[in-house]
Amino acid sequence: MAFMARKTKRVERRTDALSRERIIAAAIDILDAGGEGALTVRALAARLATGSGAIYWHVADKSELLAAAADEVIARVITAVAGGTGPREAIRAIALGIFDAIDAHPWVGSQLFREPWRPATLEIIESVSGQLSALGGPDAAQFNSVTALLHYILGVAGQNAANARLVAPGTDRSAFLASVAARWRAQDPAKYPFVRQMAAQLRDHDDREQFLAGVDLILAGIEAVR
Amino acid sequence: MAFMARKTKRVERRTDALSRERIIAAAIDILDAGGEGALTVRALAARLATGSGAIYWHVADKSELLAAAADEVIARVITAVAGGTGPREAIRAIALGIFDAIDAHPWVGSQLFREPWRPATLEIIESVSGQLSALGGPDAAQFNSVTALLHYILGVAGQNAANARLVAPGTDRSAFLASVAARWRAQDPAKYPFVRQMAAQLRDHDDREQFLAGVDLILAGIEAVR
DNA sequence: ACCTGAACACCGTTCAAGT
DNA sequence: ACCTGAACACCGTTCAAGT
Repeated sequence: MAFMARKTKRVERRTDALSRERIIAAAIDILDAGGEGALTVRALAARLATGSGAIYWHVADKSELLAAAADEVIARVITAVAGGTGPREAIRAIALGIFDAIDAHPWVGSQLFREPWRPATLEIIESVSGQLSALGGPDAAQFNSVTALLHYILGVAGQNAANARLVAPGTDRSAFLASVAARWRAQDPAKYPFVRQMAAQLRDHDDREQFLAGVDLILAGIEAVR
Repeated sequence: MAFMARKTKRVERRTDALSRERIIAAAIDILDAGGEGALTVRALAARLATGSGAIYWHVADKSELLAAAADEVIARVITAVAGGTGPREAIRAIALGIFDAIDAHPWVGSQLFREPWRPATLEIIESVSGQLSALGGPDAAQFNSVTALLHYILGVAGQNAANARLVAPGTDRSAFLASVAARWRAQDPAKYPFVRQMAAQLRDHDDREQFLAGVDLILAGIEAVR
């Protein structure tokens, strides 16, 4: 018994040892719970029951840590959506997977813009372009198609990340959209007539469905141009 | 003569008085010259030959200042591209205007994500949706079209803003794209075959033209769905 | 090899004190 | 009304010192 307890404790000690993986996991927890502003090296060290300096033994700096955390989240998404359907459906599934991941981890949205050679970006490009190549067409058209889809997805991701910064963590999207709609409606009708008209649709829409409508729009364009 | 000199000096004094406009103009100068990281309240105060606290008499905080600076840049773009061509051409002109503005002021790209009720965002939405409504179609389809175009534009803007942060201010885009292409080509062929294939196109392409190709792709989709 | 935590060089923001 | 600038409460990062 005493022996087992000691052994268990030793194993726990080993588990408790600092590592790049544990640091990234703790960072993800903090980011999910409190948003981008909550992740400080001091907060991270406190949660890991260590000193701030210890973090830097395993991770170059804070920005690399954020990028690595985003890579981790996106890698899970891409692995999860590896389905055996047709290219159109696969692209929709990838896009939705990213959308949902950013809904759950809004801070990932802003990380997707950093360094276009990070795994997070490469995984998205690779999976989208793999599916698009199945649709056929000349190389130049495919390149345009991939980047159009990618930038649309990044645009929505970045917007959702920014929106999350404006509300308390955990607030649902539709409540926020209603408040944006109210502000749109309050604008000067002479200056922003179309924006005011769009306010009603913004309030009532499901932005997840609408995101997918945008993907479909681009896919329709890809097929029209091909 | 002496009287004139005194009068001139007094006028200069008046011009030198701190104001929201002068602060925003100075902020734009600093941001353009040194990027987002160069704008600190201390640097701004030094350039305006005043104390840090004085800034806060005219501007709520640094984030509002950044947003106001972006509003200013975007307002100029929208005013400048007010042409009398057809809706398709007008949308291309608006999109290109924004692209070029962000090329000249990369920091604007990240500001476009903040608060979807800021003038910068409203002006873009208003001008794009005004042109799209000329193309006709049901309201719901128009809403999808506007947001698809907007998010694509925001995606490119955000990416260019982030890229600018990676290089010394003033570096041209094509040199940076070549370095990204080199990194793509260096990836594991088993893991990222499509990314590696795309590297050559990334190196050789003109990203301004390609941005426009994406706009055309979405416009084609809008017409196909309509 | 890995961890500690005080120290450093910065931030944005506030506010009593001035004019 | 507007400006000053020291002070405050934070940051990320470093590094001598420990184990």
